[in-house]
Amino acid sequence: MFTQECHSAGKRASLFVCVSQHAFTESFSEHSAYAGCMSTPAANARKLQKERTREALMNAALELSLDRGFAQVSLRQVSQAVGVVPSAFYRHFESMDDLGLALVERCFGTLRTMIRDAQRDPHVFENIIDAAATILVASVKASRADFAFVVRERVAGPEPVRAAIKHELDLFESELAMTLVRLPNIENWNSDDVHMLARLFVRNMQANAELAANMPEDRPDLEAQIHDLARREMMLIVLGFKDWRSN
Amino acid sequence: MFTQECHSAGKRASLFVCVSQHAFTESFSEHSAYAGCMSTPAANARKLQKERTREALMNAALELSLDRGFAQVSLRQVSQAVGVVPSAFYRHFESMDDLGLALVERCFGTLRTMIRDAQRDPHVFENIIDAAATILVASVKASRADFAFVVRERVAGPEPVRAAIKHELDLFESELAMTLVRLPNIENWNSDDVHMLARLFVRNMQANAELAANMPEDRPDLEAQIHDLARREMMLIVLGFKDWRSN
DNA sequence: TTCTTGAGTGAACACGCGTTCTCTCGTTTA
DNA sequence: TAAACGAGAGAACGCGTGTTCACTCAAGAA
Repeated sequence: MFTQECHSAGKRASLFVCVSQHAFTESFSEHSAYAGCMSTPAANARKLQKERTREALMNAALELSLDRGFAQVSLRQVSQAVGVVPSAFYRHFESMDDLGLALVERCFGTLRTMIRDAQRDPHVFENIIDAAATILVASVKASRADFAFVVRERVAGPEPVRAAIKHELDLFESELAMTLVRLPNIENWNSDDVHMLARLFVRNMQANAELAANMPEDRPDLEAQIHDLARREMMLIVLGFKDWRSN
Repeated sequence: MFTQECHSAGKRASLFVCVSQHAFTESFSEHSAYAGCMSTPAANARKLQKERTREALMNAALELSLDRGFAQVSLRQVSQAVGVVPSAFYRHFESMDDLGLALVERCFGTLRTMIRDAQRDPHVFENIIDAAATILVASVKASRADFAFVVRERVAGPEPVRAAIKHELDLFESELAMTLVRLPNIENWNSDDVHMLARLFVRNMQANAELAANMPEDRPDLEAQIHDLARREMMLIVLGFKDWRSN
């Protein structure tokens, strides 16, 4: 009994070193953006390591839900993918729902950053529709797992996750409405119509993001096709602006 | 051992009568449309009863997936809801995926029937947009579980189910394109543009169907709101037709 | 240097799952 | 009337699940 305990302890330790390295690599290679710029400086190595494992769990869950959908992914699968024992999961999240909510927050964080960066670029406003289509395709390409997660779990996720995504999308829609209301032909539409318009745009961006996120990788032709499709859709909708009479 | 066998056999028989009645009721009360008009007359009582149980299994799966999503519903849950033992499930479907495919087929069957009925009504063409919005809301109200199933499992379902729904929606889109191309301002658009337009419409119908299907029941105000929203969206898109120049 | 902390371990648990098998017994057929 | 059929019963199986618990053993604090 005693020898067995010694043996298992030794095995445990060496295994831990192994899985820690695994966690590192995964975290940095796949989502270096997050790992590098956390809000806390995380002075001591202990907290830093914990943060890394947490990120690794989130990345593993994101990747696993790509083919199965988040609700199909189990706590044990996520833990195993990271190289950690199931009970260790609870050091980071209360439940899988909790992890899901963290993922929603992170995804919309990157989304918002992208949009803010785009708005800062003055070049964008020269041809707003073309720019929007370009940004859409490029953004999805850069974080396809995030976009795929949002469009999928918006309808398929556990109820708390669905609610969180709905809330974020509503916010996004309201922000867009505030931008739209300053466009030439729209400035004196009533607020109901502006919201309807914002909805129309958000909805079609969602649909095109879904298309782009589920597109096979490294297919510049399909990419261009989706870009063009999105552009033409927005053009058609915009054409109706000047003749719009609320009723 | 012998007595136990006798006892359990007796219990079994009485239980079976009970669950059969349960299956009947559920089948007829919730989906009388299907139970009443099957293609086969099913002359003998044996086949009729089998068909009833099959319908009951499908209805139970449809209802259970309303709050959890189809992929979360287990073979045992469906069987229990119908009042049948899990192994009996296999008399009707090879697997849950198989049942899912049957559901897709049934849902699009009713959908197509509705559309065909609508096209037969000459009154519809007087104001096509208003009619479309009305039909959309009414159809969803009449078969909300079916519509909810389609919009949810299109992205959340098992891969075979997703593929089947995608195929049906593509068919629907092509059919709509053939109708659209005969509209006044569109007749000389190129086919790429017409398909783009059909996509835009299908997509927004999906989104509005999703809205209507997830709406709380017996809320005529919300119903009217969705109707109005769908109408205005289509109006706006239609407004752009006459100015459209492909590029 | 010694004490405390806490991320991760590993065993155990109760449970629900899909699948299989043999059996029952009313219905259909010959 | 007797034999065949087949929908459903019920028990058993091996497996993956979430959750709990006492534990180890480096890192950080005193």
